[in-house]
Amino acid sequence: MSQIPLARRSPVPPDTCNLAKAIDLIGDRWTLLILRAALYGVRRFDDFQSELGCPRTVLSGRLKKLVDAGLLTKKAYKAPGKRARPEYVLSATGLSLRPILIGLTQWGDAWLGQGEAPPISFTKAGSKSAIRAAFVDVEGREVRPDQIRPVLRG
Amino acid sequence: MSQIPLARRSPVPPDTCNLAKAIDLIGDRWTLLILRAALYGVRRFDDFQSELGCPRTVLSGRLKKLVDAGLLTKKAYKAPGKRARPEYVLSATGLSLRPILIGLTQWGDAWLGQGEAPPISFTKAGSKSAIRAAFVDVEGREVRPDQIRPVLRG
DNA sequence: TGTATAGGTTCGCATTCTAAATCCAGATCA
DNA sequence: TGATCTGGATTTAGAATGCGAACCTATACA
Repeated sequence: MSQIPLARRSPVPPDTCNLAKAIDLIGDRWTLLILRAALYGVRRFDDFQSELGCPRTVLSGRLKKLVDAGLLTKKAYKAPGKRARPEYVLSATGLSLRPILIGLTQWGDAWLGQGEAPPISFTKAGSKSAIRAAFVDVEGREVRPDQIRPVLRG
Repeated sequence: MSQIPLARRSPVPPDTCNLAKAIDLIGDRWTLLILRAALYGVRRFDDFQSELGCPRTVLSGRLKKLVDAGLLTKKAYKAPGKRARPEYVLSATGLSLRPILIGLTQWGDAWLGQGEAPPISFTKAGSKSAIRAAFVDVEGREVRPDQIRPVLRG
């Protein structure tokens, strides 16, 4: 069990760390649940609302924040015979959160699932065996967690 | 750009999904910042407090929650000439969040960093080239994002 | 003309967060 | 023996954010 050595401070203070910025942006319950739904293809206000069960005011505010931050793109769609409505689609920025949310799903399956089989898992197209979130080097080969070393800039 | 098809609902409702459980547990600003600090080796109440600048009441509550959930282990330490104090050390459960937080750090570097070089990066021990969060198959080979397929149980 | 529908906003109340002061137990020191 | 210090945590009161329900708006259709 690779014990992390005692430190009085993080090597990078929270206010210059991009992790802290990311946490400020998406580190709350409703925002994360919105992104989860978006990654499964939910795009419309009322669909988000009925899936999450969150107050419409909160949903409206969070969607606006995500659009402003560039994670979601607001575009109009028009069902025939209906008026045009906005639709919230993940941008490249938002899509690239997928490994993180899948990783967190699998972490939840492993540690919070109470021994139940996970309700959803992920495979490589055309294969039946599961995939998992991990670290890879430039050549795409896995790097084990105990092989990871932080490097400070400068 | 692999556009995700429209869905009215997620395939797994949030209340049976372990991602939602994970979000309930660690999906808030202070908890995530605590875990970040813990992964860098911070262990003591006042060290967390001075690093995060969060209200002591919040810190106290969050630490308790994380201990109850088994992400942190509370053990005593004793500096010579001082009385014994509790220390909050990551358990295996907590440690296994590392790939997720590093992944989120790199996501922030890529999309929120405003063109600056990231203040911290990660390499494989004994190597100089950077590693990144990704998906791998059972043999540890990278699976590209567009090759990922969700599979429902049952 | 009226009604239905999707996407919001407005409103009043409840919960949670925040900051500062306080408490507490045990070493150390006079 | 008592006074003091110190790290860990609780109390309290005000601010921010959350919540749910009702309401508003623009188009399509009957």
